[in-house]
Amino acid sequence: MSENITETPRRVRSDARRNIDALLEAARVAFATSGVHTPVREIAERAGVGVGTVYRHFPQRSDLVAAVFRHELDACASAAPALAAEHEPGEALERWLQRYTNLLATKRGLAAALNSETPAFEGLPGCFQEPLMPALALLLDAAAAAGQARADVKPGDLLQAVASLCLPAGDDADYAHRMVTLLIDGLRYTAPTLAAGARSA
Amino acid sequence: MSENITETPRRVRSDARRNIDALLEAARVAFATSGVHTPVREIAERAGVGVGTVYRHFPQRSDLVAAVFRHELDACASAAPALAAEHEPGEALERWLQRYTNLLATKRGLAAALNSETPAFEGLPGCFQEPLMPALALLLDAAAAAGQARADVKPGDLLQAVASLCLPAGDDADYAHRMVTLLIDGLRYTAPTLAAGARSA
DNA sequence: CAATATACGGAACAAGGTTCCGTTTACAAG
DNA sequence: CTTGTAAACGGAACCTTGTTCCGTATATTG
Repeated sequence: MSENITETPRRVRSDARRNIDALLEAARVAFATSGVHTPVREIAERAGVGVGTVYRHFPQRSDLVAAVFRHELDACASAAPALAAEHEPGEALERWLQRYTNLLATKRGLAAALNSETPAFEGLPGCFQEPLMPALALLLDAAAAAGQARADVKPGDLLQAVASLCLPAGDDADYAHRMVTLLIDGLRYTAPTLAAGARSA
Repeated sequence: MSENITETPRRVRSDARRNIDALLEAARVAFATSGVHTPVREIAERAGVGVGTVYRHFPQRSDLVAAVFRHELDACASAAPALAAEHEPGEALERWLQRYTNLLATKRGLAAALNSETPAFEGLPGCFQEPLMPALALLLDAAAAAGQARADVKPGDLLQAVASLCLPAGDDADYAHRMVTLLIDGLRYTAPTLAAGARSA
């Protein structure tokens, strides 16, 4: 009666475990240096395995990308509550968005993966935004309730917008931060509409 | 004395002219319905020519894309002076940016072409921004001089940012306008916010 | 040690961009 | 109209990259 059917129906073979780790590491390095479009063959070679092994563990290219970045995304998401506790709602929101921006601008390829139209990356945006959505919603609602941010912006839209803005950042993380700062200012300070006329800042 | 050496060193052969026009039209339709990633073979077939002919007139895929959209971009650029004459600087800037947004969100594939990393689209961003840069610089400088916009934002950065924001718009032009509106608000009203120290990894 | 499920490697296939080159054609000079 | 020729044509062929398939190798378990 040593059968444990609850979880892990079958152990992972040791060589498989080793190869998965080698692949993740090789992919991480490759994405960081050559971008997410690094050919699968090349990643496989760097990891010392055949392409068949890659597809055994990561049925689609996007699964490999997702696996490489998942850890960092989770860390980013879990940082939200602390920020909310330590700062004013508006400032917490801004700090978190800048942190997210930094993640996108720093980890080369993350933004590209989130915006690529390649069918191989199908579903990645949703997969990546899922863990972040609750975090941002928390901050956004708090800021809106405190009158420190618009209430008419959806978390998903905002995540997508930041990801898009970070796309051209390439090696210039500063560009991303400047543009996201503009967006945040627009988020915090609703301008009078065109009809209301323009006043100087 | 019929020699006219001023321009057109050599006339274009009639069949070439016809094929170029057919290609541009086929590409326009294909981009609008299937996106900029429509295979070259398919565009060639729709135009009734061979792929060799496509590459004869448009050495790179991006040249075809550029040719298809150039006309609309020029029209957008040339609309700036009129807007500057008819409206307050800040409003003229906003109206022009929204028009640019509409162009990007409406012509399917334009935003994608401007943000794609495919080597085939190499240089397209620069090629497309070149005619728009002077137009936006005009509006931006005027608005900044009138105190109706920040003075620390570069025209090129802004063009790029708007193009990026329009990327996920897909069929939903409204998303693009909402996000660009946020950006514009941030452009017009500098927030007295925290220093740029909020970027933890 | 043997049996077997699991995993491995890489050849093979599909798709799309680009090149090459033998053939066809517009057009201008005679 | 004929004809010479530069220009253009078409599409087979090539290359790169994602993905699948399957015969072979091996970790694990009793």
